[in-house]
Amino acid sequence: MKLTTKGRYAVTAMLDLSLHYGEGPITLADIAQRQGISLSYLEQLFSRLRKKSLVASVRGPGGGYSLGRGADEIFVGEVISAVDENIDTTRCNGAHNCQNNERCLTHDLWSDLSNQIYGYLNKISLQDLMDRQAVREVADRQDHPDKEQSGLDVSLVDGSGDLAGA
Amino acid sequence: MKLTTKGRYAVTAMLDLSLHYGEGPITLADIAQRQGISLSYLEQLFSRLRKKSLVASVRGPGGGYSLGRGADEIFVGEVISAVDENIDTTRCNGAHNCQNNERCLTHDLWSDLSNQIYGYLNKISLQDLMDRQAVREVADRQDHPDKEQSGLDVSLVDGSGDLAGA
DNA sequence: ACATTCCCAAGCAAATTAGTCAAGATTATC
DNA sequence: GATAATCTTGACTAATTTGCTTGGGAATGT
Repeated sequence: MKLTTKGRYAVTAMLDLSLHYGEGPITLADIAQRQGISLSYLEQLFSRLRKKSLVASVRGPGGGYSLGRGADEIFVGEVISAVDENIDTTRCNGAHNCQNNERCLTHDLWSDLSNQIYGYLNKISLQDLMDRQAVREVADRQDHPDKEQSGLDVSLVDGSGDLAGA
Repeated sequence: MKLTTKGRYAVTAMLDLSLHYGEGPITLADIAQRQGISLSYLEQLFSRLRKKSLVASVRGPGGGYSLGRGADEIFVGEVISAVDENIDTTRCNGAHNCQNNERCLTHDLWSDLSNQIYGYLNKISLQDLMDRQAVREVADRQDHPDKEQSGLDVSLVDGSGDLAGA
């Protein structure tokens, strides 16, 4: 499993898409400008997102991308999985022959750990992210670049999303 | 945050060290052979582990490495942090100027997410890993390469370590 | 027709990973 | 004290990944 800027870009773009839901298809050019991501890089990421049906596309003028499902049905883990193609880069690669044709010491540990973390990430939907105050503030600034913003700095993580559980 | 083979190697090596606790200092050459990791690569990893006091070293013949603390006081998250130096590779880098000198849309999301996952990994100690059945089986095979092993394939993750909590 | 948009593939610089190689420093043992 | 085992350090390298550019298409609303 990987958790790098690549996945971050993808989630950021998907969140941008969610925030502008209802405005018709959103062009990648818009997202690129708002989020400061290279247009061509976005195209590559969205190519993968589309293959996983996380986004739907409309070609031609007035076209663009929209969410493939409701924002409450798309989860952060899915988005990351979609763009990070090799989920598991063990030498084992699913088989149990990592070391001398036998299972290595931490084989199952890592695959299970990966699954656990994805399980966590798959509980956070784009809707959850949108509901957070700080996200809305930033989104508002991005939509209205002229206005001055308040200096509020609210954490995005509250108790309900705690990884450790209740 | 990153979760790659680099951290996996480090945890595997630390686990090997734990499993052979009580046999005096363990040489990197032993670990390299048992776990199938390049000796020189291990040296680099252990250089970092030593700087974080996760291992202690003894030079000279009969020397080697031992755990810096008890196996129940060393946590997987620490080991990964020690070898993956740049914990947070946001463009922001802790500051809130990721985009146009302002905070980007998912700034806090990712740093918080990172913290949550580390929080989880920091609950799993090397002792916890050693207590698992499958680990002991593999360790036994590694120590006695001649014997035939049972074909048991027990998952390493049980309910008590569930990421989602109770 | 034409501009706008998605789509796709090749290539590329920088960074990272995984590893090698070579030289030292320390110390137990003979 | 010589020697061998072992840690310690630094430079170097190949393969891979990341983030990005370039250059072309294909579809489609106006």
